[in-house]
Amino acid sequence: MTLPRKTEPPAAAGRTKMEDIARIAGVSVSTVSRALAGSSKVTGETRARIEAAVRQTGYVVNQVAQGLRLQRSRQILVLLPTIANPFFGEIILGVEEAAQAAGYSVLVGSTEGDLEREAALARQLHTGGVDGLILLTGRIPDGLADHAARGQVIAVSETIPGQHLPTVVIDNEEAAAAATTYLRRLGHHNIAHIAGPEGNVLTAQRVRGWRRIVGDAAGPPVFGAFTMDSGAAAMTRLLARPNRPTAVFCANDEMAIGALKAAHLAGLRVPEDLSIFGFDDITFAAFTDPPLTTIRQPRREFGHAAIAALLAGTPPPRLAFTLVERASTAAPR
Amino acid sequence: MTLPRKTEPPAAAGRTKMEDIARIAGVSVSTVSRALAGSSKVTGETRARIEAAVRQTGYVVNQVAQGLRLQRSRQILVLLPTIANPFFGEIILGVEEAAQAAGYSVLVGSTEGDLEREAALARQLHTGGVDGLILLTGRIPDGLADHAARGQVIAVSETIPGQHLPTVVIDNEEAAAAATTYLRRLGHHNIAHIAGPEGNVLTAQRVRGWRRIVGDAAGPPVFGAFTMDSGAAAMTRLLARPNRPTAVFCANDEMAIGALKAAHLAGLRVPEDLSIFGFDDITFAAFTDPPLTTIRQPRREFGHAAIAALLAGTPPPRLAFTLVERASTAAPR
DNA sequence: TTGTACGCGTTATCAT
DNA sequence: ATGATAACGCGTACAA
Repeated sequence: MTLPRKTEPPAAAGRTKMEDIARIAGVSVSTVSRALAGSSKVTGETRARIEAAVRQTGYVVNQVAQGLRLQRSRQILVLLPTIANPFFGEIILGVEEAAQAAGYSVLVGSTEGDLEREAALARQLHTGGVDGLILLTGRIPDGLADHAARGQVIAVSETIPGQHLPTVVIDNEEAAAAATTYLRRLGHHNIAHIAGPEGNVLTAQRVRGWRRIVGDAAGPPVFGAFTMDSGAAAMTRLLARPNRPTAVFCANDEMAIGALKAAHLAGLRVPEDLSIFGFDDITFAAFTDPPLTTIRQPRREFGHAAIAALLAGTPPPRLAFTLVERASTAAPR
Repeated sequence: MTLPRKTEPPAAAGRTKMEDIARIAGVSVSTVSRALAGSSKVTGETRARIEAAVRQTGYVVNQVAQGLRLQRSRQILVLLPTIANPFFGEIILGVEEAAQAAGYSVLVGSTEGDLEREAALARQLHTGGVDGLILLTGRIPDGLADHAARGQVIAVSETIPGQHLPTVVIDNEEAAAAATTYLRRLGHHNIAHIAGPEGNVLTAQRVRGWRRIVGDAAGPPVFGAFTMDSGAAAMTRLLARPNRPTAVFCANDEMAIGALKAAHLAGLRVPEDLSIFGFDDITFAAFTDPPLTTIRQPRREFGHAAIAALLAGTPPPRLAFTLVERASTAAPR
């Protein structure tokens, strides 16, 4: 027979709690808590009884209650624009490696460009759900300025304009300049650029690097959306230009893959008739036909650096990119 | 001057809580709670004062405390083997669409084959961190049998052997048989199969479907690891066989892409000299050269069905696949 | 319609 | 070395 309860005890009855362990082991909850926390002031014999009870019941501490009491969750949330883009995958791998080593676990939230959803996920930081936020979105959700200051937020791969946010990036302008220079040295004089979406920070940086090498005589970049379809469409537009380019520098690999397809459909051979240069070095870049020459961003290291900076509160270093030579580029004929 | 406190108030002081709203609005916390919950028994005028205070302070309810009190978090956790594989991305998109519509948010955990990590994430279910679990891993973490029974766990894309778990899948054996039949009708008589890893459930199902059509006379399948590299290696081994196949059915698109590359390197033309058939229809499948003929799994619908079944507690329907004809297959010459 | 009191499961302080 | 107790922030039965 149970006593009447004032407050409704919501659903999920029966889950074994610390109190149960205490009863079984014949000690108080405080002792159980201490034993589980590894306090040295718990007798070996008492500890043994507690551990036996834990094993017997399969007890695990309630992270929600613990989080409420401790005001921290040991969880990091990674916010990304779309999980469908494989570029982010390897960054997250790096994040997870470093986080796990530091005793944190990682959750991923995909926002799909939905500001509402982005804000909702970011709110987890306010409400104690997560201890830190890693932004791969290139945008800072509403009402996070104060947390950013407290070092609970860090941006990766893309700088966020107008914010003083610690950021893990390569020098995108230099990387774009290096790519364009590579094509120039191959002997190309008409090097076009398929850029990201207009207004995007990365787009601007890569356009700047390209423009620095090709000069003002070159035509304007063609803007895309970082997708394969948009790359193909952009390539088609370039091929219709009066003075067709002999080389194209693309702002990411997916657009380069789209460009490759459009070039093939137009009957051009790559690299004989047209050189194509990518950016990122996603896994698929090595498997296109021909394999893609591209700029590699050290994505795993992005993840490591992000966690290191987040947990230590130190500003992250700027990381180095690599030019990966494959077969989609050659001297013009 | 603050009163002395018995218990250490851990870190994060200052975050505005419901009590603050109550003070500003001149009401009690219970009224605030009711107002925020949309209870009809709160006067319009009182509600207005509360809402003003909320806007003024930017208050949001503490989800951790709320979760502890309510014993639910309105969060779903998706467990996947590796986030680097784009196949899972679109499933998650579907999960997110359906979950958001139902007022749930979605978190993703990538296990990277680490059983430890898998169990740690799954524990969130025990400890109230999440209300439901979606398994894309083809494996059930330890100590979840009871929850599975309570309908808090569902498997997607891959059945989990030995468990009575609601599962969202296509009929993989039928799909493999359909693919092989398609090649057979094209006129191929020597159809090889590049399979997934040995011991995998999906592998077995797809091998069975293929075998049913080719009969016992065909050689054994070549096993791979669902990666592009392993697909290339498998193709190389097939090309070394005395009676070289004229068509290859691959257990996923990534291995097909690897096979395509190996075929090209060997100087074969696809589809003239060799037909290649994929599985999944990932985004890249339409952008290979030639574009890949493949089986499409309705991944977005996988996500929708998973959430529907999870929240309603009803068994999910088996979903339909589609054969997508592209240019990597043709009649043998 | 609003306020009071209690409990969700845990940890830290204090006393023994 | 161990136990009693308060508090983390919130929701609800009950009293007013």
